[in-house]
Amino acid sequence: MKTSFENLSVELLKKEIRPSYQRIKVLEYLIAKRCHPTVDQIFNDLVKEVPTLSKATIYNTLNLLIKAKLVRVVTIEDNETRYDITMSNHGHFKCELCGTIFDFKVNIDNFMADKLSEFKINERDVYFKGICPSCLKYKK
Amino acid sequence: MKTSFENLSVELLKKEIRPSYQRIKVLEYLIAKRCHPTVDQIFNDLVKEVPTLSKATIYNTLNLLIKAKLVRVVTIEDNETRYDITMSNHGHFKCELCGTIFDFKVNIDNFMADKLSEFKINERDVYFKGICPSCLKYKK
DNA sequence: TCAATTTTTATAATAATTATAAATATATAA
DNA sequence: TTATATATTTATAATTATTATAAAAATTGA
Ligand SMILES: [Mn+2]
Ligand SMILES: [Mn+2]
Ligand SMILES: [Zn+2]
Ligand SMILES: [Zn+2]
Repeated sequence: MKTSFENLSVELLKKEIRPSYQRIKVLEYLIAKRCHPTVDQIFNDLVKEVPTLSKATIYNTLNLLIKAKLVRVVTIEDNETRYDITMSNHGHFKCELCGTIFDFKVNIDNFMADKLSEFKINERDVYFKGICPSCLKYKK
Repeated sequence: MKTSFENLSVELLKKEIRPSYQRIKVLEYLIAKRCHPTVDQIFNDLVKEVPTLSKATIYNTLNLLIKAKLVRVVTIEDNETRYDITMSNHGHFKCELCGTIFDFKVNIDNFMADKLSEFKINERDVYFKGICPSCLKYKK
C-alpha cells in the first residue's frame, strides 16, 4: 500500500470508506510506524498534529479498517490491544524485557493440523514470547 | 494432572502454593470443564457451590496459577480472556459462529522461523478462527 | 445555497481488572 | 489449648479500556 494521501484515499474508496482527514491520518500512522501501536500511542502521537482529535475517532476508524480487512488486531497480550497494517501472513514475537514486537515469516500452511481438515479457517495468528537478541546480549 | 483433592493439593504444594479450598475449587473446575472458560463463567458456576466466593479470588487464584505455570491464558479474542489448564503445546481454533474453542495438535517446532534462531522463545501460541464442522453442516 | 447525510467530537455508560483494607482462616509456638 | 502471627478471602473502591449517545461540524448532492 502506497503512503501518499491520494493512494490511501483510493484504497479506502475501494472498500467504500469515505477518506476523511482523520481516517487518512490513522492509516498514514499505521504505515509509517510499523511497531504495532496501541490506541493510546496512535492517539497521543496524532493529537499533536490534529489537536481536535478524539479518542473515539481512533476506535471508530480502527474498527472500520478491521472490518474492511485493511488492519488486523494483534492480541499477543491480554491487557493491550495492538493494531497492524500488514495483512500478509506473518507471526509476532514479543520480547518480555523490552516489549518490542517483531514480525517473522511463518509458513502456516505447512503445519496445518490434520484435525482441522474439516474446519473452515479464516484467520491465523501465531504469537511467540521470549527474549529478543539485543536483550539477550545486554543480559550477559 | 489427577482430579482428586489430594492430588491437586500436592500439585499446588510442589509450586509452594497453599492449597486453599477456593484454589482447589478453581483447579477442579478448570480440569473438569476444559472449555477454556472466562472468569465470569468460572465465578458464576462456582458461586453456586461456594456462595461466599468473591470474583477477586478467581482473579487472584488464576494469576497465581499462571505465574506457577499451571494455567495458561488464551487471548484468542481481544475482548475476553480465557483460561486453560492444559499446558502442553497445542493450538486453539475458535468458531466464529458458535464460539466454541477447539484444541488441536500443532507441531510448532517444525515451522520455527529462521529469523527467530537468535531469539529465546519461552511461549508459543497459535490461534485460528473460522467455522467449525458442525456449524458448516448447519449452514447448508 | 440548502437540506440530507456522514463523520467527528465530547461525554456518559459499561465492563474488565486491579488495589485496598477489613474479616476470616490457617499455621506456629508457648 | 490458646495466643499470636501470617496468609487468604471478601467486599468495595479505583482504574482502565472500550462502546454508546447525542450534539456539532463537515461533506454531499440537488
Ligand atoms: Mn505485524
Ligand atoms: Mn486448550
Ligand atoms: Zn528485547
Ligand atoms: Zn461452530
